[in-house]
Amino acid sequence: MAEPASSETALAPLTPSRASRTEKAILDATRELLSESGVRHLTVEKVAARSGVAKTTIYRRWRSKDELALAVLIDFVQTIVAVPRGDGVRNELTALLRGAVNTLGTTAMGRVMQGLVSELATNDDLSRAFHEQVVALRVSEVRKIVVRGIERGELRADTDVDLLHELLFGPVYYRLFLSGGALDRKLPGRIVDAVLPGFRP
Amino acid sequence: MAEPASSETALAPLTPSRASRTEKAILDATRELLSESGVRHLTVEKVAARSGVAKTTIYRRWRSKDELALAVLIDFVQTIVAVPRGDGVRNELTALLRGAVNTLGTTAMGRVMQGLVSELATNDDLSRAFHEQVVALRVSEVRKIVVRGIERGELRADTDVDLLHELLFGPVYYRLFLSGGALDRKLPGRIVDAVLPGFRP
DNA sequence: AGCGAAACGCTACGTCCTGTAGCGTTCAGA
DNA sequence: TCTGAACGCTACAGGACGTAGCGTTTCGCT
Repeated sequence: MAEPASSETALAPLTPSRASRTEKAILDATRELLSESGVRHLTVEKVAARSGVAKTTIYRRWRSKDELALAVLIDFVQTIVAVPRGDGVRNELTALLRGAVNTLGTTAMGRVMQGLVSELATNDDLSRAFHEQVVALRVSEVRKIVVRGIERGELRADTDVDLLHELLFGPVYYRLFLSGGALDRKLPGRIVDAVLPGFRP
Repeated sequence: MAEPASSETALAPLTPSRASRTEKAILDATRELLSESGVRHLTVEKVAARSGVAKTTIYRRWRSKDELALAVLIDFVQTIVAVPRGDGVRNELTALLRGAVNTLGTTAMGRVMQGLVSELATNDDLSRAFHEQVVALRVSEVRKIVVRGIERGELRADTDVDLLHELLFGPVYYRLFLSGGALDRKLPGRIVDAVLPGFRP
């Protein structure tokens, strides 16, 4: 290898800088606390204690507790790169939904989301970020699948993408937040099988 | 008028006692504040100020802020007495869903719910109360409709009531909490029309 | 009408958390 | 080795929680 001309080698620096190590420690601790007890009981002092970082260091990076929570969400959703393949609308939608269900069910993402939902109502920045980086992304994925489905004659030409998207993802969050059911492996297929007939020609 | 033999005349006392007036004032103020800025920014001192009641009076009735929020939810859901009639599964389910959509969309209930969702994850009492007094109630309503639908041959005999219930109500909450769409009048019918074909014989 | 009990108002308090200021210390790069 | 950026630490004012004590109002009963 040649000598590194710059230490800023794109996405993955070989030796994480102190700054990035600090940031990771803070975000990790925040994510843990957020999934354990929600925003209500999240305190910057607990984050500082668990991450082994001074409270002032946290406030040097984020101006308030809200911004810190927003950072955690953004840091999280960047890992949801759901890219489904294509052999029929049924399997494509199921794969897309399975990605979300897996992330929400097997990682801390589910509890973090639940911990932040209440904040979405009053925090415009958080709300906008969630809509742009999660909702819009999912809608566009559904749209791609729907377009291919219409071309293949599997779906009606007037299929409402937004509604279909809500019918697919809504039950997942409803179960996660409210009804108390488990996000089992069969759920995505069952939702798709129940919803799809309403959109066939 | 005759002399009132007892002031405790069942459900609606003619002259509300001081205790019930106080309780009403506190719950009203809490509900308002909860719908304005969510649990995060709810403070007992604000509730006291708005309701014109001393802070200590609030703590004499509820042991903590959480219990107060729980009381608001319970007080609210008791007004959701959704009793649909019968002339076809489509109309019955639409009526049931319309009741929920109307309450969530036109009253403060929607914002109160969103303000409490995060708390459901960590507060067992609140979670149990919501499940028993809202979810279970809705499931049983759906079940009644499904049973009649199966008898009339409109639905398959193996219809999954729990899943159907989640498919109907999930999109409503998803729209309310996450996707940011409006709870318009057409929504219930559109959800039912999209979901129902998957359960027909 | 009058009396005892319950409910309420008010003040004061200890505790915890927020967000900021000042200053000394450590680390990374040249 | 030296300089600046990032960090740790202490202290602080402000706000909110939840409690204690005590005086006042209202309710219920006789």
